[in-house]
Amino acid sequence: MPASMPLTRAAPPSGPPARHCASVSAASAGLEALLRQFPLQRHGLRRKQYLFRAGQPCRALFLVHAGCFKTCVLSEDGREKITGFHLRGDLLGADSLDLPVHACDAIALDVSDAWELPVWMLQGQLAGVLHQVTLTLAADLRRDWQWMLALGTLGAEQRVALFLLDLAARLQARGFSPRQMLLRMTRAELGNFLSLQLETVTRALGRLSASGLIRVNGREIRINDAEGLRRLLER
Amino acid sequence: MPASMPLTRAAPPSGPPARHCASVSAASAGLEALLRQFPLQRHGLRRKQYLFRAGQPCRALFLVHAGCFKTCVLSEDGREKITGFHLRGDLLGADSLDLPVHACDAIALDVSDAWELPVWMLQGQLAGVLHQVTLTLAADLRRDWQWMLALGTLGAEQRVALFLLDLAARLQARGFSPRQMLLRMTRAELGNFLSLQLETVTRALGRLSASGLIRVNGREIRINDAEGLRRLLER
DNA sequence: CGGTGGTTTGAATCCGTTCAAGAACCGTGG
DNA sequence: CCACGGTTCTTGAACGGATTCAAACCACCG
Repeated sequence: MPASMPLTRAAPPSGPPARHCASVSAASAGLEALLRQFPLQRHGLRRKQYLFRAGQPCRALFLVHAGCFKTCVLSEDGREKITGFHLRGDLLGADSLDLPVHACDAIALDVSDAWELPVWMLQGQLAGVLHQVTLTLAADLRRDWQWMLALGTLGAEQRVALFLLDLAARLQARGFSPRQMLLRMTRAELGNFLSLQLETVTRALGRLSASGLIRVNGREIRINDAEGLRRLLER
Repeated sequence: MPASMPLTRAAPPSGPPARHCASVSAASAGLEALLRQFPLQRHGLRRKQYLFRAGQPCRALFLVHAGCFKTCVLSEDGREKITGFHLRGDLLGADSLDLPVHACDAIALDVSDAWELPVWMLQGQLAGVLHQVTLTLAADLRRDWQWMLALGTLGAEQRVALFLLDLAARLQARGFSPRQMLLRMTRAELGNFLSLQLETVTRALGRLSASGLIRVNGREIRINDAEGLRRLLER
């Protein structure tokens, strides 16, 4: 196996920062720029550590500064659903802005760093930040809709292909390579997010690999033919 | 078929307005109260009419005042997904607050009435309203997560049961009967929302009906045993 | 009336799940 | 360094629930 790759690690991007597409990034980028001048508390986390838990009082939002997080909701009877994977620039915790407690868990999938943004700060002079938060909420909502659409209309192989394309685009927007990536999540977590069993994820990756569109080596994935992946999603 | 029932129709609720649960309603109720004093333009719509379309410039948000709407997103290759059904008090259009154009279609499923809330109003003295909008966005996001969880972990019968329970609760929160309801959407629309085929919806309703938990007569549904429906969802 | 859109029902098929087993990988401690 | 236990990943085979395709039915409306 090759030496460690940066990707979602703390190492700064080599290329220029986000430039195009994702409105999520656009809003979040604005957020990060706005906050850079304020002295915020930083939270360094290791794998599997919780940034916050559902039910805990939510006194702050968190901006992912490095690493990778998953957020997941839990039903009373123990069913769990991962609602998203989050990279640098993503905002966590805004979903429970109208609640006294967090509505989901946020768990580091890797060595990660998050900036704490106390809610009382949003009330005061940082109303601009609150507005930014509103915009990221809207963008998050639309992103969820896109995944709902995908999960409701695409087969297993297509879902996995879409996930890889989406992740590649997000990595590229952060200055990383859009072709070579190292997944931070297990097959089970990926399956949970895509509403598939982990075995199905494995098989889908296997088939994509067999058709030459990607190369798979455990969690290390190389996209050989992004256009081919996109073509899989049509119709 | 019996005479027309009120339910989501324009007729005012007989009982008291929303009182308990749904945080969505809580936030929206606040919104409606806030706006009642302002002279807003009203839009009366008939079945299948568009309140707004994806791609249209979004100059305003809309508060559902009467009737029932569906919102749906569309992929380039024609796949469609209904993201929600909306009753009185629900806010439409906030999802594209950070965009110049709407991101979804909003279509009346029934004779409906919506209040137009121009975005420029939100900038000025109505900052309080904007804050309310933020809160409803957060609540919407969580609601989406709940449905993602449901669609990813529940079978067809369970999804339909959950939908009926959810709709019943929302109707009750608006002063209507939580036992007797008239669906405003087709089996196909329901199936689309629940990520099922329309035939599957029909069969699921049939099975729930056969087990005595509900009574089905076309779009007219009576919940005989809400607790039994809830029991279906456990585990 | 015929036509249209919506619903129901049946039968065959298919895709993803489930269950089971084994392989590969990882961090840890002897 | 290697042995170890636990986690993660892969692969196979059988199963099952939802889909697909087809047909008939119904209510409503022009």
